[in-house]
Amino acid sequence: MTRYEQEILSIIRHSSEHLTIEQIFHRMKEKYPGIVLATIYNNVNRLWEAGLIRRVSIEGQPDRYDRPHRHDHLVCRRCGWLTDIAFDDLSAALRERLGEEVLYYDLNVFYLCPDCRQNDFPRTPYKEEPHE
Amino acid sequence: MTRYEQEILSIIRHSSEHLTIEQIFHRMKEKYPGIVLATIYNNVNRLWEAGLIRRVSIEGQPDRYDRPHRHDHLVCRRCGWLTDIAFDDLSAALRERLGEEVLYYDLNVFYLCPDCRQNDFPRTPYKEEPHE
DNA sequence: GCAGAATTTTAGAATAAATCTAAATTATTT
DNA sequence: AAATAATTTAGATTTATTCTAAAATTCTGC
Repeated sequence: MTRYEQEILSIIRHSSEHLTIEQIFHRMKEKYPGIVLATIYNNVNRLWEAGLIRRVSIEGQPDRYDRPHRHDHLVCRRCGWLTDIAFDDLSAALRERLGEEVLYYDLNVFYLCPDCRQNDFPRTPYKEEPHE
Repeated sequence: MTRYEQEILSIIRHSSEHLTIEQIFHRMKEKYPGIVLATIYNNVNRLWEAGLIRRVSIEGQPDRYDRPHRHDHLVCRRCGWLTDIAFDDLSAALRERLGEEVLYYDLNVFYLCPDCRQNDFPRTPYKEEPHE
């Protein structure tokens, strides 16, 4: 493992958020001011290929990276607001049903967050930051 | 509902595949040769907002659109190859656990498809068509 | 420690998906 | 029919990501 890989892995592991490449980039620049965005992509992709991090792809949002420990996501269908949840672990049942080649799974539960239930459709585009 | 909306909804409903915007575009052009890509985006987004179709976001792939009936996806972690599967319906359990505001959920199960189990990493980029 | 091989980084161009803008067109309402 | 609203179009723009080729770094065997 290279130094950058270790550093990025540690950033992702110690963050409770779900970081985008941009966010990882900003954090890395604090320590390595000359670092370049493509390097973050390279490293993150290698970590992902190695199975050390999880990629979270939510509709209409840039990919986010997450620790690979078993947990699920609650996502607002309108603004994309993302929260961790812990539903039952389905791994065993899925392996039994589909075979041992199952690696892992993503369970994304969609709802309307309290804010979006009020300020009704037509929705604001995803780009506007989901309200905190 | 406009004519285009109806047409596109019907295309998505009657396709067993998971269509990308491009694929929908091609099919629409057969019937409406002058139609423009942005119109497909407009219509599909409206259908999605209305909850009539499902958007399937898989890591590293363009979004695909799917009928909203309950079913899950088996995805090759390496090449992105996508198959429908039917695992247990978790809706009731999720509503019970998280509240009635749960709308629906996505369950994506990752594995390595037979081809990718052989031709090992480093992976071909997602761009190359996942093998049929 | 050094030559050669392999990997990683960099800078910047290129690509691809999706959105936006503003004008033109079409539909709907009154 | 006039006024209002919604949709389409064309094309530019944005954003995320990948690619390319050269430079820098790291690794390996001797």
